[in-house]
Amino acid sequence: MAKPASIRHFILGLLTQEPMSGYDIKRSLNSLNWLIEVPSFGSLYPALHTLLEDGLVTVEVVPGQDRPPRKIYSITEAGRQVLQAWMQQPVAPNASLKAFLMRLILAGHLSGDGLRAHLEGRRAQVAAQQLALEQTATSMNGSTNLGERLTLGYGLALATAELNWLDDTLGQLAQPSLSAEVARSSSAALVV
Amino acid sequence: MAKPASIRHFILGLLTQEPMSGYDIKRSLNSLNWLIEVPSFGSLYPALHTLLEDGLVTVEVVPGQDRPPRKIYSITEAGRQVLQAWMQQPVAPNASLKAFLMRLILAGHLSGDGLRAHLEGRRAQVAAQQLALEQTATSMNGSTNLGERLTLGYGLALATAELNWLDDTLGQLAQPSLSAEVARSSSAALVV
DNA sequence: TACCGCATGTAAACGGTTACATGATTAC
DNA sequence: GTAATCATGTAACCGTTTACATGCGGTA
Repeated sequence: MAKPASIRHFILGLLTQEPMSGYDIKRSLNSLNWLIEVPSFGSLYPALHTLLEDGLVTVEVVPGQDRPPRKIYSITEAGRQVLQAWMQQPVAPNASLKAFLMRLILAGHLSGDGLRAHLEGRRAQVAAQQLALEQTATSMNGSTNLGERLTLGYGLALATAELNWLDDTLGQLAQPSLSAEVARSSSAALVV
Repeated sequence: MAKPASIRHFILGLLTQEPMSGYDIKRSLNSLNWLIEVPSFGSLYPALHTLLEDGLVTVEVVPGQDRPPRKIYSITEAGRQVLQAWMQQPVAPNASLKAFLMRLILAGHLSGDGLRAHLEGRRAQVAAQQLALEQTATSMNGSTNLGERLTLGYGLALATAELNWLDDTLGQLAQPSLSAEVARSSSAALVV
């Protein structure tokens, strides 16, 4: 099954919040399963195994009384370094939404500047796409078919909404209240 | 690999608009490459080969003068039937955004009722997700970490925007002007 | 000369899902 | 008694991307 790649970093990030079992990881993500496609156990467990092999996590088997025994994974120092390196490299210009969201979920592990950079990077990408959609929308001379027109409108509506959210959030980050929390959050977990 | 979005059906749908080569298909999709992940040639060409084997499309090799020869694919009657069956079955409740968008792009091949049903089905799914996000947002007692809060807000903003667009579009469909166009569009291509 | 756009194609690797197996405990 | 939740794991399969190969014509 080769080596799972991107999901491994994400798991690493989740483990910085607290040591967890594979089952826990899946459960903690379920509320966001519309945004992120929650990985199946068939990819989750093997990923944990390879992380363990690579020394990026450690296990502790906790024999639950009257429950099945659970394997609690904790991130190691080596794992923190790998995670840090991954978080610092910017998302590829044509990356999927998921790549953006994984880092957003782990936002607590970014410095204030890191979070701002992440949101601004996304902002640039969405703005570019919005522009591209607008251009194709104006350049199509009415004769284009219904489906394409609807889809273009859909894309524009979502891009605009996302830009609004990004601007809102970036604005809040400029205010002291949220900034303070960013500082607290990142110092509590992983200082970048 | 994500969820099987069945690129074959989508290609079939695009070919109803006009006969095209594999290269054309890719080019025609490029303007939407933010919404749909445009399939690579490595999946596009083999898909066309299997469609040809199954008799759902036909080829005509057009030797371009001073250009490389092009293979123009046309959908067959059998292909139309397969496409029709696919378009009529509703999208799975946990399907990806791509599954919704593929059918939206091919909206011209849906009857007026089919398009409305498609949008209403999506509406129900997004509304359900919005509700779920709101519930987790209210049930988290302030102590939840920054990343999760941001992601929740992001999801809610996008879900709300999508619901607005869906309601807008459904409202327009109720008006005669657009409805007439749906009728024209579907009769011109594939009567469902 | 070298590279880009056009145009088609193939093989290997990849990153995942599905389906299955196991087994204990609680709830209807 | 049987279904559901908890909990871990494996193997087969799947659709797709990546990287490569080919070749022609225009352009910097």
